[in-house]
Amino acid sequence: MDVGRAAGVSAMAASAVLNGAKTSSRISDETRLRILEAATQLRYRPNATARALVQRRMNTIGVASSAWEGGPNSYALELVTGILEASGEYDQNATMFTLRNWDKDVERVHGWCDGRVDGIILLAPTLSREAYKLLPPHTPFVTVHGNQLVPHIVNVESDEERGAYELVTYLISLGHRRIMHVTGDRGLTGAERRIVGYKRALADARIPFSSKLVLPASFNSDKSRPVLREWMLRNEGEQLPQAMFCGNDGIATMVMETLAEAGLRVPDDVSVTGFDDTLAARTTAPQLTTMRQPLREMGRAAVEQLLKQVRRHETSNSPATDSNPIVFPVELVKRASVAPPPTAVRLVPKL
Amino acid sequence: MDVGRAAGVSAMAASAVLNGAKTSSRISDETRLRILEAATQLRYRPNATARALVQRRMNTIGVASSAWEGGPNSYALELVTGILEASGEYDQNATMFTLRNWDKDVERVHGWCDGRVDGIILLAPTLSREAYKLLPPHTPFVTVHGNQLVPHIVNVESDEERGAYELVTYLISLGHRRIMHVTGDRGLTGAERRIVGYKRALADARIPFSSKLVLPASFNSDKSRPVLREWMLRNEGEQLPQAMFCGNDGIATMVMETLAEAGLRVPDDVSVTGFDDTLAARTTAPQLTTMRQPLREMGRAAVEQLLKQVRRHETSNSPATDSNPIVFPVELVKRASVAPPPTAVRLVPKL
DNA sequence: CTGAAAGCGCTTACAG
DNA sequence: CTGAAAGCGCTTACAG
Repeated sequence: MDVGRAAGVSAMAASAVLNGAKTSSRISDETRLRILEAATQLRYRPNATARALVQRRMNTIGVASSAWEGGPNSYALELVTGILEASGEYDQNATMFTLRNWDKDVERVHGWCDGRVDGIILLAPTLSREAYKLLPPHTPFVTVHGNQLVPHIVNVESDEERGAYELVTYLISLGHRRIMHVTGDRGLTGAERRIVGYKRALADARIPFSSKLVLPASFNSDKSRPVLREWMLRNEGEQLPQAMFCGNDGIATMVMETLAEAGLRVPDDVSVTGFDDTLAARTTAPQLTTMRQPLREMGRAAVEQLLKQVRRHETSNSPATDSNPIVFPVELVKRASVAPPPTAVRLVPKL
Repeated sequence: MDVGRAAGVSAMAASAVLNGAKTSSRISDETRLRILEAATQLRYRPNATARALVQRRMNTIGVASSAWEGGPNSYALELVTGILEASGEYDQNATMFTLRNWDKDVERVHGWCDGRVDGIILLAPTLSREAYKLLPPHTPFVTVHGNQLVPHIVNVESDEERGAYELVTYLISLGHRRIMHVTGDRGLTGAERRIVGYKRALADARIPFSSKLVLPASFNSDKSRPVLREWMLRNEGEQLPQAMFCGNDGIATMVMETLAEAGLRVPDDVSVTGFDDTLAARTTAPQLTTMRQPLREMGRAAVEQLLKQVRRHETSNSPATDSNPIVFPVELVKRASVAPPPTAVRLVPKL
């Protein structure tokens, strides 16, 4: 505060006026004006680290994600966009932390709990139950699409099982019977919930479930690229599914690529659906019918939940009580990639 | 360091061992072992803000961008991916700052120069010359695709003019003559350079330039969505260009959407090219022929340049001497959205 | 209503 | 080779 002092005349009462808090009762109008003027003239900025040291608050939230590895990821992009929007509105900064593998790199997470951020949002973490327990208790965490229900950690998620159910039910309503599910990474909560929804929709329509129509792939679209091609090579001459329900938009994009290469038309020969409604869903031709997850809004909610926890930690030392997940609704978005099934059965062509 | 002290026996010599620097000569092996053990057992983390206060180094870089407003943006996404990769490798954190409008919000930039970051990367800024001058001198800046040559600020860019030239020359080599350029935001350096390259390619091929074939659009693809449609409405029945050279991949995506709606086929009726080679270039069908800017690498370079400046500020107080731009080469990526022009002239259809 | 002091948690010279 | 002190730039009680 020496700047303020040197410039004006008074001491570090400058702090009071710059913070604006209980100012009116504190400083005479004359001196405060002098301080304000000096501050703007010297272009003074209170040092954030000094302030953080005493206030124990950095006004910064951490965002941890493994999605940046292996190339851009539009799922994470939407989420981060929402997080940045909201953190800006709450006058918070956001610092991005990246890791490759949640369980292997969990030590890095601990390292971030050193006062540089007030709390951390974990984006689609896949930590073990043990790892969650070992997280430093003094730092608030919020998960988005977390893989575990953890006490004291709020999870922001969406109703994925219902989304899958509705999407598949929609396909069935158009007359589809042979519906393939190209899955996300098996074992991830999100992927499993889609499978459950898929099965439930089939069951409700009295369509027998066939594990042959479940094709394992990955939410990482690069990994998913060859999956359908390999399946077609193995199943040449067999019946082609009438529709492909894909685990996310990226998988659907890869599926459409492969179908195009095989000379099959979407949706005339086969319908394709995505999940998430990211940028990718609009840039394919035809555009994707997909199940919208409100990712931007979910990112915003994560920020709000985290800030709530941060405040709680500040005032009382009581840990979070409510660790109920916040569940967002999903919404069917109909676009051109879906049509009623062709009248004649299509066969898997030679590649 | 009270933790270290309470646990071990010695005082804040713990600092020495935890920092690892001149350790060997400093502490006896016995005490250091005790300290190390205590530290790991207590899961001690040196407080980052306290450390930053004395070291005047936060080990964090700021990344300022206006790209998050108005929805996800794959250009920024690629850049940020590179920045996060590199900052991780250099053990730096990255905090994201967002703003709407560079010149209006420049005060926000000043606010970030408060010790919370050691330096700031400005992503595609459009600051006025005045605004650049007023940036706090104690904080190092690096720009990516900066709009001005500013003393003491290194700019990371790519050879966009040459990229445009090569892309258009490639189209010409396939027989195209009527090549439309759907531009980025007029006034932005990147957009202007593409126009210059476009004109030079035409001139070298002795193809007369026609301002009627320059269609102003925006790097923001949402803004560009209606542009071609409106042009087609105005020019119904006129000759359709044989090829569309678009200012970036997002514009090309919008162009392809509009062409598809109009019942025109790419590349049979009209060829389309993008610029950047972002995610979008691969998710269109057909995939885009485009001019690759190595955005990931450019992001990495920006981090390295910034860190160099930070070190310089630390040691000497001499400001940066080299403010020469770092220019990355571009690379033509041929994909399916380009073909030789159709033999018969196509007309703009009724929408 | 205002000033002088203590302290946030570290690191860095500086004595022993 | 090790310990005690000073100080980074703020804010927060606490005296006047």
